[in-house]
Amino acid sequence: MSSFDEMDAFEGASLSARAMAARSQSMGAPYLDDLNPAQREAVERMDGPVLMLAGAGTGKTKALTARIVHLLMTGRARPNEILAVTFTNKAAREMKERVGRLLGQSIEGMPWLGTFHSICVKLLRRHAELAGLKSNFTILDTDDQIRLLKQLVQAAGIDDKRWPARQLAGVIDGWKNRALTPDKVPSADAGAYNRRGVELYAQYQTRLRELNAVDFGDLLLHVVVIFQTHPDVLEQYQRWFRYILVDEYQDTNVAQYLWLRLLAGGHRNICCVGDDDQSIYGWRGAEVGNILRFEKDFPGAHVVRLEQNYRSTPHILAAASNVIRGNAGRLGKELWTEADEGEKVRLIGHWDGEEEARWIGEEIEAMQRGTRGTRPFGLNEVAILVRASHQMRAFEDRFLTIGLPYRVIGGPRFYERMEIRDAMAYFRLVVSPEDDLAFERIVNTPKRGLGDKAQQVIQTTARANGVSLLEGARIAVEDGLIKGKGGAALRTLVEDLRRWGRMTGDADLSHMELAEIVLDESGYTGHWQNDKTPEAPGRLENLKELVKALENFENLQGFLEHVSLVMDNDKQDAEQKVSIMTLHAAKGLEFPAVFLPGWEDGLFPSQRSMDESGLKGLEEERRLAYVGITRAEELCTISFAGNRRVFGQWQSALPSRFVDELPEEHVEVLTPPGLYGGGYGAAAAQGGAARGNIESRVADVNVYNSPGWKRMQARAGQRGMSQPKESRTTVIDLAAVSSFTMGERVFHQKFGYGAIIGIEGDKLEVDFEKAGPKKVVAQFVTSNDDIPF
DNA sequence: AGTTGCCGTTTTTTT
DNA sequence: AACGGCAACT
Repeated sequence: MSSFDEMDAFEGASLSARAMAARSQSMGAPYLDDLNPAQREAVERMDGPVLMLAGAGTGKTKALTARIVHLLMTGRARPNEILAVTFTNKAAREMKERVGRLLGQSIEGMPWLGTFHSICVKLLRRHAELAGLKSNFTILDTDDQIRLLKQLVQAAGIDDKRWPARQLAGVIDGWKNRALTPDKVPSADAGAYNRRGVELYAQYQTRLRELNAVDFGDLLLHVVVIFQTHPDVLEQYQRWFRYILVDEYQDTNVAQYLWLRLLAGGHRNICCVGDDDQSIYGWRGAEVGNILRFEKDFPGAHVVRLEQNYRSTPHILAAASNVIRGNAGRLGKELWTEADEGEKVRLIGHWDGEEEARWIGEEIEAMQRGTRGTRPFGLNEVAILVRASHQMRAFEDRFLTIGLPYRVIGGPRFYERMEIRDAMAYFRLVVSPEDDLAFERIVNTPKRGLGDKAQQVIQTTARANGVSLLEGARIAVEDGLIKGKGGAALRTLVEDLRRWGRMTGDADLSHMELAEIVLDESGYTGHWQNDKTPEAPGRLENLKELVKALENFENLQGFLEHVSLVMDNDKQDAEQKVSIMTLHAAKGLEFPAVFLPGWEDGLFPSQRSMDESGLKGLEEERRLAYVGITRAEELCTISFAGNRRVFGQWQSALPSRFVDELPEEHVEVLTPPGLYGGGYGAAAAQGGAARGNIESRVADVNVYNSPGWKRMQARAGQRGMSQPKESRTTVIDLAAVSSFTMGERVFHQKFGYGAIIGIEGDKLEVDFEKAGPKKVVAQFVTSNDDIPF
């Protein structure tokens, strides 16, 4: 069967090119009318290479979607002849929606609008045999990947403490990102230390083929290799994809770059959209060089700059561009706006991370009421963007205490939860009995009395017969190799799996019902029902949600495919909440009011980034600062803390060097709320301002010049670390003063209500009504009748 | 075979 | 501080 039969099938489903062209002429082109000249140029310059340099908030998605519509309307391409690639599913979804909206009808046939990975899955399923795979290959997640590598490391007799599988996975991913197969890894990389790594990489690839599986990196790597080694296949696609569009081009890695260059090699109708100033994924293989080099790669490329910003106020833009100015080798853009001046960027220093969280919490409450000299803000309009996810905790703790609703974006994803992966392993095994990794995961979950020894017997039997683990288990059971309770349980499991497998063909049974049967009869649901830990109910809830999610799919296979590629977790909820997320997660988003806490050297810019990548690392951190500031539409508040707990240890830090790069005339330095001696700040601020250095101004109005601070620094120097808590507590931290009494009824966010049955320093023993007796830190507990602050 | 407790690591993250 | 992994114990 020709690979194109299926593609051609899309034609019928979509609007014909001629019909569209006719429509375009008869109706004019409203989608062009509200574009600015630069956007319009990016849309109308359809042939040949185009680089759209789109600064933050300049309407890049608008231009991109208009371009797709324009290609369709002018009859240049049919919907299935446009290849449009994004990095995230969210971006792909948004683009589909917007194209549909512009066309005034939903487009069924844009099969090639998607993420790099989802498009590569489609391509690879068609040409799997060229990569030594069957087209029903499974896609391993990181967890499977690491378990597999661990087995290989152990089999090679290497101490897996010196060569952690996680680290090896990182190295291999790095190679895959650079499109390097094991034989292509340069000897410089494969030096003394990594020689073993390359061998393991080769073994890993072999093992994946045996398992008929790929990891994420392989999706691209295999397709690139197929294109490189099968010119005929490449040519088909070069001809088929008449126009190529790429979003977030600055984030492409070498493999993606090669993939694009190969596909665009014929007609060169490629339009890449990106912003070199927003390249923040270098640490995972993205090459800013790709965008910097575009004009060399595609001679005659047309470069369009989108510089009019529709998002932020002039103060915010000025602050952002002054910061990013510190980077060398930029393509150069200057954002401008017609918006009114608005508020200056606000800057404030705090004693420690908890105080920072407390202040921001109060600030948000005030902003909600509109008592900050600004309009009232809804909680949905406010975001807190942090450098590293551990910073989120201080905010969560504080917001729980004061009852400020928040949502954490990113974080542990639904499909990464243990119970979900276990359930999915069952489904995988039902659908494909040869899935050894899935088998390993669930043989003894729930406990079936199958320990190391029994599992080893299964392994050996399977290997001896050259069959899958499940089949090996069947043979081992038949031959009576596994005795006792375990043997009986294994027999049941093997038979059940086979039975469920047959049920997939049952027309009277929906796949949702089947899923429920599998989870119930395998004993997995019961396993959590019997579990007394406080998380168990949540896990059962998640399992229910998982089954519900099946609703949207035809069958289990379709669902599994979806899950392996779409790990999204942004459930919509209607309630007004403050968003908390990392700067990385914030890319592409915007909020009227943004808080940027934790601007301390070492945290932001991150020490690790600077140690590992030097100046390059620092510049990426600076771009992160740029991304952060440009998320704000109206109000941007930057803050830093003098002390912070890191890995349970107090550490003091200096304000970030990026604070120095903020332009003074666009920044308002806030006086902290009268904690360190009232009028002191205001008077000192003037002295500091004369020195013209933001940091010293902050230092003056702040704790940094206070006698208390200096004492603390001296003491910190003596002891090697500071102990801010003890000296601070009496001044402000009323919440931390333990005032609990035995028998008192208290509330804990996670465990609910309970009575105090023991007090030891700042730890309480509480007999919770639902969760039973637990030891908890006093700070996490609120007295029933006393609302702090 | 399963449980407990100690030790070491962790904190850019998306597909 | 908190979690996961591993070893020693029951």
